[in-house]
Amino acid sequence: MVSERSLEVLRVIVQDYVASREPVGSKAIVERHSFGVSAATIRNDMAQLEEEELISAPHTSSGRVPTDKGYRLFVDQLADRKPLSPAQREAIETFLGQSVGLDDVLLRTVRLLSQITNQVAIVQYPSFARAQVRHVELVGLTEHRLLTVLITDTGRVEQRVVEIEHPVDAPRLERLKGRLNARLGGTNVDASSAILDAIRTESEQEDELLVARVTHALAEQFDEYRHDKLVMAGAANLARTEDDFTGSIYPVLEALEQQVVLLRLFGEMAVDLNGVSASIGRENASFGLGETSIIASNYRSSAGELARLGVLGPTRMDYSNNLAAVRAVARYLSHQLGDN
Amino acid sequence: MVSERSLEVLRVIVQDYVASREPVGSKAIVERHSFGVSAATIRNDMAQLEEEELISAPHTSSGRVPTDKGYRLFVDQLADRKPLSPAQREAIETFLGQSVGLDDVLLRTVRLLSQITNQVAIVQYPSFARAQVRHVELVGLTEHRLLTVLITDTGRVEQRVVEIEHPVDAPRLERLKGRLNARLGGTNVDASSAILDAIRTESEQEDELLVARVTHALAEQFDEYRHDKLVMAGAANLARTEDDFTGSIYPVLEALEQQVVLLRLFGEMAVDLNGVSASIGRENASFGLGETSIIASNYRSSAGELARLGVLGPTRMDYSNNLAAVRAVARYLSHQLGDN
DNA sequence: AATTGGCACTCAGGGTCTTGGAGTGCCAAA
DNA sequence: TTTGGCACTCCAAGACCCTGAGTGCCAATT
Repeated sequence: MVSERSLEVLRVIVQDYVASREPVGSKAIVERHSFGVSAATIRNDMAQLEEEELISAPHTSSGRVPTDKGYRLFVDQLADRKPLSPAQREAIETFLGQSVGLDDVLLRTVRLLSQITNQVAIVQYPSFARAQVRHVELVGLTEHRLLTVLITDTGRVEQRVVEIEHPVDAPRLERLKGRLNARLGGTNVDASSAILDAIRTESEQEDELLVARVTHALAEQFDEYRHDKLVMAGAANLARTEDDFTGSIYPVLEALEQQVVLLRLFGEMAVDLNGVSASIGRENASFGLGETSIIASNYRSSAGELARLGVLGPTRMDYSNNLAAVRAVARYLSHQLGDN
Repeated sequence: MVSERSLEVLRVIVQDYVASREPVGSKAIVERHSFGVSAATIRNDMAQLEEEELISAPHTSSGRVPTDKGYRLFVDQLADRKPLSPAQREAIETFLGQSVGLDDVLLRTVRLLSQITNQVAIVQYPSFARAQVRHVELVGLTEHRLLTVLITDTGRVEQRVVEIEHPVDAPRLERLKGRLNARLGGTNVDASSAILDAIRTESEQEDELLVARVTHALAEQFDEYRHDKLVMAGAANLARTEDDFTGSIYPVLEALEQQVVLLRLFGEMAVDLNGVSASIGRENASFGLGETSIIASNYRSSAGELARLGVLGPTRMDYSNNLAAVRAVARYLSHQLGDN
């Protein structure tokens, strides 16, 4: 239905509009790009594109602007797979190279990603469905408080304070810890709840209360592990691109604070393995993010668990660059985590 | 120099301007407040206030707007110490009531504070200058990696991954852990560096490399403890009050991401013990926050260490409410942390 | 000495009008 | 299928005016 050249026209419209933030007209196209045809011909092509609702005119007789559908087609078929610049590659290396610990890696990653895309970057912590318990630690803080620390093979550490009625001496704590580790160590986080119940029922009389408290705390911690967690950076970039939003960026910033929204969004985006995918404009309307686009990819944590990372910005964004950046960072991160 | 009534006029100018975001004129004042004098009289008072640079006119012949100096005087002398609304009090109770662990308490606190002030809220983690080491834990992850976990009496837990050359068996790890805890347990975080050095030098031949790696990691962790840490919430509120900023909120959002700036700012604000203080408008210019005000207060962590929390927003903010909210939340938080 | 009504003056903001120019759609010719 | 030509549309920017809110000042009053 749309000719080959028309698609080429769509491509330059997207590119120029993203670059200049101004509707692009037929004359500007023939001037800036060598199509070898006249402006009138381009106009015919544009009429086709408009027919297909790939572009639209903000008002009668002004240049054209890509529609969400236009961006979608651009992303799916036209975006040239341009490699990252050497400077960007190097930034990834040096930035992520010397990180220590999971928190640190993810923090560096999200900052890096926001820097090379000039968008809001989001990195999801590895979900712990498949994570295995590495170690449980109990630490007495005061007579009536102790700390439970849970460590998984993904390198994540979670702690929680437990109030206890009666002081517990060190050997007893040590014994309990031994039991917990013997039963939980190496097991899947998913299966933990049943095991905790078993431990609770088989505890001796005198320990009963203590064990109940501790297992309760641990159960909550396991629950929390299932709750996904995010890190984010570059929210300031939204203010830079304020003009791309009708009204205010307030709802967007709010959605960002409600991490739940982002997690749902990440969850619902179809991402093929190792691929990068985009969710564009109105496709996100149900999340209150109808004027934004999200580029996301999977990465693989050390435990082999998949998690996601990506960038979010106004629909008018540099898809080529952002797709490349997200892909590269996701790969590098998987690599990095796999290595360790 | 300025009469009693003039100060009263300043007060209503601040109040009305904060409420309406419109320059307030002499006529509006006599209409909305019962001064019992004519508009002309108010004008005379306003001339006094302008003379003292407490208010200014955006342009010749329009209402007046408080200057930074005017806000300062308002905060220091005029802000009525209105108590929080019962709803707000209750929100504090129910919101902070059932928190578990330090991270959780601070997260809840910062969200609460941003909610009842409609500003950006910031809570500083207790600084660890005076924190004491409660426990050091070593956990083998793989043959070549182990995890060091550092726990202080403030309830904070930090972990780090250490790469090691040679596998270490459990008993050896246990012995090292024992030594570390014996020497470090109960000592001040400040003094840790020297102790770590001592441990390193007195280690046996075969342990040397391992000890070096572990103590190095711990030393870095102690260092990090000295780095202060923040949690933040309510950045979206800045977008709501966008109009109060000339140009964009971009620089403000950026400063917020550079937590260093906020820590310096917190550090330099003079806060009297248990008091609340404000830093207004241009007073923050050197931090790139010349159009914002910060209300801050100290709170006391469980270890007795002081840390800060506060809110940040446009210079045109509801100081009365925000001062009260920050004070109340700081008190409640100290109480809560002290109790546990 | 403080307060007040009166009055001339200023200026931002909103409305209307005009104009220029960029861009389109369509058509007939190549 | 492409192209030049042409009439048409409509936004954006400028010029202009006008209104109204608000001021500063002064002379009269308390």
